[in-house]
Amino acid sequence: MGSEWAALAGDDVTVAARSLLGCRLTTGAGTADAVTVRLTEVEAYAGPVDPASHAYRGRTPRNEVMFGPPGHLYVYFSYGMHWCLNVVCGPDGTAAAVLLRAGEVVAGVDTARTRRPTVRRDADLARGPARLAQALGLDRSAYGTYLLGPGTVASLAPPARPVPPTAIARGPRVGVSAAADVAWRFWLVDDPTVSPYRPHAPRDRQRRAAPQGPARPGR
DNA sequence: GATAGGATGCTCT
DNA sequence: GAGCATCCTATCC
Repeated sequence: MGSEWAALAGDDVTVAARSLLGCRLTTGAGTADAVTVRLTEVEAYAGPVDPASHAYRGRTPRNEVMFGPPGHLYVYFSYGMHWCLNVVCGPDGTAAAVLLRAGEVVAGVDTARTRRPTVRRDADLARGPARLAQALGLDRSAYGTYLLGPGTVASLAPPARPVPPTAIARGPRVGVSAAADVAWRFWLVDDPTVSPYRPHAPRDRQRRAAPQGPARPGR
């Protein structure tokens, strides 16, 4: 790992999150379907000390890569239909990760558009964690990919120019039910590709468990 | 423009 | 079996 990635291996996952803003993530390098995204929005998750982290309850088959060395890709399946991307951070043995929430497609726009045919504006191609994964064409097969070196599946490159601290805003994380008051979401101010903030809204499960009335047909 | 609600299946308890 | 680190569409201003 080069010295430019030292922040990813440090103890402070919020420093790692900030250092990822402006980085360029490329998938399919060298192929006709290469797509490059400039990261504009991320969230930090601190592992065992963070109730909102997937690693809070310890090591499982799903989050195993989070406990390894930094710079690897943690991919998980969410809400029955979406893939989300994280960069593993912190020293080996520390289960910290940064969720990649949004980015700007800077190369391979045509490929990204074929993967996301319903979007209207280019700024929406990778606006939101599941959209970002879809625009990049990543799913479970990319789990554990090492990002900090050359690679065809996915690779990360530092910002073309350093991102000044004044260009970074922070606020509460999106959609998490635990530790929602922790301001560990970071984004580039005034960037049109940053996803809209939505506080966590618990779903009403009672409609699915209603004891009375005729049985619902399958959905 | 804002907002409400449905879709969908993996993961862990 | 409950709970999601979400997105899309319809509907109403």
